[in-house]
Amino acid sequence: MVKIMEELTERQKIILTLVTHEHINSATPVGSKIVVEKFNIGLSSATVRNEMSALTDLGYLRQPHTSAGRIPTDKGYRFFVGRLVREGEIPLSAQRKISHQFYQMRNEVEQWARLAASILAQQSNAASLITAPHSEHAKLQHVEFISTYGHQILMVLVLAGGELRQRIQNLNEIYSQERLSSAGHLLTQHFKGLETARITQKVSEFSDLELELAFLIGEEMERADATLSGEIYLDGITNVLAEPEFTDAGDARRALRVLEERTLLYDLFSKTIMNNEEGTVQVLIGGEGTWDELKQCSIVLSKYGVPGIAFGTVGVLGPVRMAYGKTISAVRFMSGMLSEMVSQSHFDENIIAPNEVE
Amino acid sequence: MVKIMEELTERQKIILTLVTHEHINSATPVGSKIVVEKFNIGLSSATVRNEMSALTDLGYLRQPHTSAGRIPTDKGYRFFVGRLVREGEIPLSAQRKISHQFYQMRNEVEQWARLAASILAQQSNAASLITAPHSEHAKLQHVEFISTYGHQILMVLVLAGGELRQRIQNLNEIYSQERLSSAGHLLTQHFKGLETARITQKVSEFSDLELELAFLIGEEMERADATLSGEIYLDGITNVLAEPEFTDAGDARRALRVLEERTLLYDLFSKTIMNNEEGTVQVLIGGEGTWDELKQCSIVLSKYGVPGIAFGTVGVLGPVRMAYGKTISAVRFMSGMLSEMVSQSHFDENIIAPNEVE
DNA sequence: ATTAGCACTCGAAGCTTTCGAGTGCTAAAA
DNA sequence: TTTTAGCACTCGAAAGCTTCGAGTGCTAAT
Repeated sequence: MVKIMEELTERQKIILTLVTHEHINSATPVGSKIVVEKFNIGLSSATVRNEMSALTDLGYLRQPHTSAGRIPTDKGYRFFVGRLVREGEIPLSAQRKISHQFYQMRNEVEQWARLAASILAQQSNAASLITAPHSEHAKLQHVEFISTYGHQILMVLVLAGGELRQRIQNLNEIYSQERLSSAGHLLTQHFKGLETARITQKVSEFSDLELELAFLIGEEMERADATLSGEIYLDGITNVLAEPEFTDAGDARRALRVLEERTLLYDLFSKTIMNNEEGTVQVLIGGEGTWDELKQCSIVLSKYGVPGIAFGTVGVLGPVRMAYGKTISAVRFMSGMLSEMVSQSHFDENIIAPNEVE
Repeated sequence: MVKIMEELTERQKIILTLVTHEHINSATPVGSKIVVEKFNIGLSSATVRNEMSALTDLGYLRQPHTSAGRIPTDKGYRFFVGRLVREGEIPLSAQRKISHQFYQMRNEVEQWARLAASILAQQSNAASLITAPHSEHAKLQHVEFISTYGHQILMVLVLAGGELRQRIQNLNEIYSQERLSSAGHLLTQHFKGLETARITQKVSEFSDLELELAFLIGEEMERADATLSGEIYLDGITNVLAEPEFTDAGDARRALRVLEERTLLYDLFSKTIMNNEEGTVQVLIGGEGTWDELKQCSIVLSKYGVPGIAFGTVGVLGPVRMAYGKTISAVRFMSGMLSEMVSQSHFDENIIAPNEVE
């Protein structure tokens, strides 16, 4: 009953790859003649035509209209991406340059995501999306309470991973800074290294001001856990607009709306990349049937970070007709780069730049 | 020698206003007939025609081509905006709703800018740009040092205004958390309420670890002062793409590039709004001769904040043909809203929500 | 199985025509 | 002197037409 697995011949695979490759470069439908001419394949255009016809029947290619060349379908693109092996790596010299830039900023965690977004947008010639590193299960590292005015205090939580959370709160009594500091000290001692659940359990061990503050900590930790990732840094939006498929303002708008609609992006992140291992690069072509808004776009995504410490997301959004090889390389590299930064920022005690030891 | 001041007659002013108004709505050139028909002005089309011709000579209107209606020049728009008196205010009910949303988030300073951007984009149907409140001359409120791993510490500065700055640093010795905390305590006592200059002066009063840390504080304060404003929150970019003047992908791209180019925006902010009083709304039409990149766009800008505490910027970017009345109202409202939030966040000791007193 | 050859298709690009909104001018009316 | 009716004129937008050629599918020969 099962039909013989619809398998492509080697020749068909080659032709499909060539057509896809050519279309990605030219942005126009690819005809049989062009395939024969550009790549000195030992076949006539007629033969190629037949194969292309077969590929069309199999759903890998399609014709925009009768008398035009072929362009890959989403299925065709997926095949192409599947066969893609290491291509278009960023040259080593550029890698070193980028690496250097990051090390320049190793003290400014907040800036990493922005820098990464900027570089990635440039490397991929598309829009980049990056989330700053964020703990899966936040662990408290330090807590501090600062009196601002009257009843009002500022609570600063430092989470493992260097993430900072702040909150302004009014208490029902006025406390001195000394009192607040000692409470912060005590609570830090008790809660250090603990996750949300353990902290909320222990809240009741305290009384007075400490009780109130402990409760606040618990609340804020819960929020930290609930936040998928604080902020999505975008860059290179205009790169996407330059692509010929978005000359129509309507299409362009639909594509960019995706980038503005945070909920969609979060959904995307959680449904695709968050279950994966860090370092794996995932390619989502044309919304993959799930996301209608992304019909015209492809997304290359990867998760970065260090298990148990913090994770973030690196991604690129571009037209379906995207330079997958280059983009995948760029995303993979950036993912690695950021993972390294996160890792070094928390484990490596030995990176003391000479000029800081004065 | 001085020519009689080129003054518009009252009738010309009316016609110019009507033409501008109509063009803003229709997005097409406006003919004499339309003016007569739509607004029951007691004149014939021929008379209007003559006046429009005069307005064209005076540089307030122009014709895209010979046999077309008129559209306002930048000069015409400026006149229009100048005469605009309170129009298209946000309805009170909506104002209250928005106000409520902000008070819901009064504890999450970081979120204000994002919320404001989102609301403003929606209200103005254009792109909104907002910077978070930022001190002009940062005053230190509190400093804390947290040991992370080995030589590495995390410094957290709390500035007057609630702004947080963090920095990771390696010291050349390992210090206990106790030692770091006491140093933080001491330095907070000495530096509290001081501005950058005073702090850097006093650095040399310390020795040992304290000297090193004081130096770090000074450095970071300098950075805080140098930062014009941390982050520009954008929203509603796609609104701009929907405007007919940006159907051409090239134009759209040029306009959006402006939004991506932070340096340009900072330049804009510092050159226009930063010298103004808070609350004043400024309108920049077609780049006003200074910014070529903005030829196609207008920007409505305002500064918000509390003198001596912190300032930020509220703005809207749209096509030159923009609903100025509505936009100006929206920007003014949002500016006031944010000023209020900043103010309350720092002075008002009496806003204790009942459910927080438990 | 491959290929040369050929009739056929159909969109893109260029050209022409039509249509009408809007103008400027002139001469009459107010 | 100001306003208005009237009219010839202009010129872009839209619609229709033609041309061009890339690319196809099919068939018959290799």
